[in-house]
Amino acid sequence: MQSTLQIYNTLTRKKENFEPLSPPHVGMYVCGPTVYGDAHLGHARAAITFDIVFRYLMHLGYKVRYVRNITDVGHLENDTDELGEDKIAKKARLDQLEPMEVVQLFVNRYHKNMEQLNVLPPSIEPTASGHVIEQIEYVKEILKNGYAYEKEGSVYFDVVRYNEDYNYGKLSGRKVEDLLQNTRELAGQEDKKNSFDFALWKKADPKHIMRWPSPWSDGYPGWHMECSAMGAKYLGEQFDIHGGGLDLLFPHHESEIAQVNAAKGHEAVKYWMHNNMITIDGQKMGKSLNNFITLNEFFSGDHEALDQAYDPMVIRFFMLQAHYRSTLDFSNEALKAAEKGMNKLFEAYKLLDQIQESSSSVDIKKYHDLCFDALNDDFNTPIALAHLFDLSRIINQVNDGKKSFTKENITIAKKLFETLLFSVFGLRDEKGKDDSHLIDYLMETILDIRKQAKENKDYATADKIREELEKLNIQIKDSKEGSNWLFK
RNA sequence: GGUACCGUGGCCGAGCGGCUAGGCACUGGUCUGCAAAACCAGCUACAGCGGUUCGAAUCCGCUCGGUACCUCCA
Repeated sequence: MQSTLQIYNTLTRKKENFEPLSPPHVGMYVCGPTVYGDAHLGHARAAITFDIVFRYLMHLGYKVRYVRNITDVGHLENDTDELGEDKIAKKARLDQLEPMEVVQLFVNRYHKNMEQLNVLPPSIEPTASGHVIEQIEYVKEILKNGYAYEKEGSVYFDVVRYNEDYNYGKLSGRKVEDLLQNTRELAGQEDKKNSFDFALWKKADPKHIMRWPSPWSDGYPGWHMECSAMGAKYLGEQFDIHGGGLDLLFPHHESEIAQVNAAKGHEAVKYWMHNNMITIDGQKMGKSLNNFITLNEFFSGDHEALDQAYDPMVIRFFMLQAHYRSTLDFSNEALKAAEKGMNKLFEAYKLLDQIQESSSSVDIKKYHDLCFDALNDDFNTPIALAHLFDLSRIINQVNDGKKSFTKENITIAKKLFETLLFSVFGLRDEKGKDDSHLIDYLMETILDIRKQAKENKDYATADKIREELEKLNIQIKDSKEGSNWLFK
C-alpha cells in the first residue's frame, strides 16, 4: 500500500499532497550559492536536501526542470566601513582579481564539491549577472504597477503600499505593523520611505566595479530580484516548488513573493520548502561567525575541529540520517557513527550476491512499502534508512543461516537497495573501486597463504598478515567456510 | 523588543494520543586458534510543574533552558 507524496509547505505550515501544476512536469527553483568563498556544510545540506527531492521526483516518474541559480552579483555588505560595497567586488579588490575571476574560481570549486557529494547538476544553472536585462524588465513592471518608487537612481519596493493590496509577511509570519514599530536606523537608508523597503535596483557608487546601465542609473539589481526574474524566465509565471535554506525565509523569500505579486498580480510558487541549518556545538555556522568548516576541509581532515578526514559520502549519509527540516548538530562522534552505519548497509547489500536461495521466505515487500511511505511523508530519509537497517539485519541473519530468502526475496531486496541507496539517496560505495581486479587477485593470493599458515598452526604468520592488511584498511573476516575481506 | 522554532537514553536522531524507531558507543553471550565482522540478549529516555484524556514524549497552560530570523549567510 503506497501512499502519495506529501510535502511540508512553509506557506501553510502543513503537509500537503503534492499535485504538480501540469503533470508530469515539475518546476523546481532552489536558491544556490553566492560564490565568493568555498562551500561549507550548510551549502552541502541545501544541495543534498534538494538533490534528494530532485532524485525522488524523477524516481516517481516526473519530468523535473530543476533550476538552481548562482548568485554572482553579490549582495550589499552591511559593514559600516564597507558601505554599499558588493561582496564579490570586495573580495575581488582584496585578491586583486577581476570580479568575474572570483566568480569563476568559486563556481568551479563549488561544482567540484557537488560532484564529490554526488549531487546531480541542476537542469539549468543561471547566473544573476547573465540576467540583468530580465531583472530590469521585472523592476519596470513593479514600478508600472505602482508598488515601487525611484529615489536618487535607486528603485525601492514600497512595502506599505504593497501591504494595502496584499499581505507582506504571509510566508514568515511577520506583520507590517510590527515591522513599523521595529524601525531601526541603518546607515545608507535615507532614501527609503521605510527601513524595511528593499532595493530592486541600486545605484552604484563610483568605486563599485560591478555595474550595469539601466533606466535609473548605472548600478546593479537588488538582492531578491534575480530569483523572481530567473524563476519566471525558466519555469514560467507559476511553478511548483521553490526551495532554499531556512535563513532565506525572511526577508529573501518573503520579498520574492511580494515582487511576484507586485509585477504579475498573482503568486508564482505552489510549495515553499526550507531546509534547516547545521549547527556546531549547538550554534549555527555562518560566514560572519567564522566557525564554518569548508567541504574541502572535511574531505581532507585539515581543520582543528576534525579528528579525521571524512569521505564525501559520509557527509551525505550524515545529512540523510536527520530530517531536512530539523537542525543537525555536527560532531566527530556523529560523523563517525554515520560512517560505520553507512558501511553496514553497503556490506549487507553486497551479501545479497552471495547468499543461498531457499524455499522459505521473508516478507521483504513490507520493507519496500515502509521505505517509500517514509519518503512520501515529506522526504523522511531517516525513517527510510531505519527500515533499510532492519532489512540489513535480516540479510545478515540469512547469511548466518538463521533465516532464508527465496530467489524473489533476493531480487526485491537488491532492487530496493539499488533504488534507495544509489538512485534516490545518491550514495555510492567508492572504496577499492579502482584496480579492483588486481586487488582481488592479490587478496586471493594473500588469503591463500594465510590459510596455509593457519593449517600449519603458524598463527604468527596468519596474524602478521591480518595486522599488515589492517594498516591498509583491509579487514579480514574468518568463518568456517574460509576467509573474506573488505575495505573498512 | 518583534517573529518563528527547539529541549528525547552516553552521543546522533525518528516520533504528530495507545503499539520495540534506527545508527553509533557500552555490557554479556554465540561463532572463531585469537581477533574482527555477523547474530542473540541487555542498558530503554522523553527539561520541570500543572491541566485535558480511559490513556500524553505526542494536545493545552505556565516555568526554566537553548537556537534562529528581524542585517550578508544554506
